[in-house]
Amino acid sequence: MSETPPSLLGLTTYLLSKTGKAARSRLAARLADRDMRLWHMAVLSALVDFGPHVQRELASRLGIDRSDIVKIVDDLAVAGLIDRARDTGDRRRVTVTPTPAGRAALRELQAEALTVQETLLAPLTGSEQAQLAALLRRVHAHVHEGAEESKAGR
Amino acid sequence: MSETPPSLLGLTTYLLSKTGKAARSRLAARLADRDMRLWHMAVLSALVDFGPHVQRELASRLGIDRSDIVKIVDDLAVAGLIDRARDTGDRRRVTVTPTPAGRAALRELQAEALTVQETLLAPLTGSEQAQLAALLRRVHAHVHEGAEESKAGR
DNA sequence: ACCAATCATGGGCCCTCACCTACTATCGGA
DNA sequence: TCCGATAGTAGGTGAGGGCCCATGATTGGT
Repeated sequence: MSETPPSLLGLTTYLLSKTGKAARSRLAARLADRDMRLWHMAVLSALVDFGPHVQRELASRLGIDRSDIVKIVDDLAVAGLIDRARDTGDRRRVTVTPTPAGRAALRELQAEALTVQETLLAPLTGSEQAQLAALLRRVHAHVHEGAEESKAGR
Repeated sequence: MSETPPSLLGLTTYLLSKTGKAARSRLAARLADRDMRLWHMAVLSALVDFGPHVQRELASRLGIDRSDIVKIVDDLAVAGLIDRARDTGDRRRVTVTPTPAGRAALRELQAEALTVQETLLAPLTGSEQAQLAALLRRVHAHVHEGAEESKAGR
């Protein structure tokens, strides 16, 4: 009944934007059930993947402002998912470490994300999903690299 | 230096969200140079692809609220890209028609979009870009279909 | 001992977007 | 003729996100 204009469907830019938005909102809705947002998951992921971070490192790694990370870290701390500790060497810094509860929570969040992924990519076969993921990874690496350069330019 | 957590890169949901956002913002930046937004382009596309619409039809086709389409159509009208005319049969309705200038403008916008697309998908070969587009089209059709159903449920 | 730089933190601002409501004009049927 | 439904229009609201600045504590170098 209400078909999307073919002019738009011919633009990969449009498709990326639209499907990306759908992915984002669906995942966000799932996380909201646990009183979380996408950034919370991203921070947890960074901590589990790369180990403890000083907040400044978290900010630069995730490409977020250092003033915004405070609240995110604070939320995770009150939820008991991370530990904050003043750095013994440099007492200005705060080292953030994931707790066992935090690691467990991340595993659950990842499971949620996979569920969303399955429903979202349902029309694709397994190998097609892998193909899509591989292509997107390369595109992501490219745009991420560009973001790095512009950030270094400041 | 600031690598993205592998946990996130493994989630297609995340990749879609991130690359989609990049696509969206880059295209939006281009359109902003012409004082346009994504919705303006979408409305123009619908009108050129499917011919004149009543505003209500535009809203339902594009999945946007009928109260929000007013300003978009208004902007396009003052720019001379579309014509608004009271329906002679039903004077409540307003029929929106693209002008020649509107068609020309859309062609330019599409060229802009292709430029963005090229820089965004630069790391992929031509056939890979086509592959990606095909996969995304199928995913988009799927999520769009789901949106239709939930809308019908109201 | 002093000074500039760094870090965490709190606060505020502004933009976008989606949604919701109220009002008016108009239509169609009972 | 009256009444409910529909279309366009204006306006408000609240969540979310990004960005920037001021402050206070602390550091390292001079």
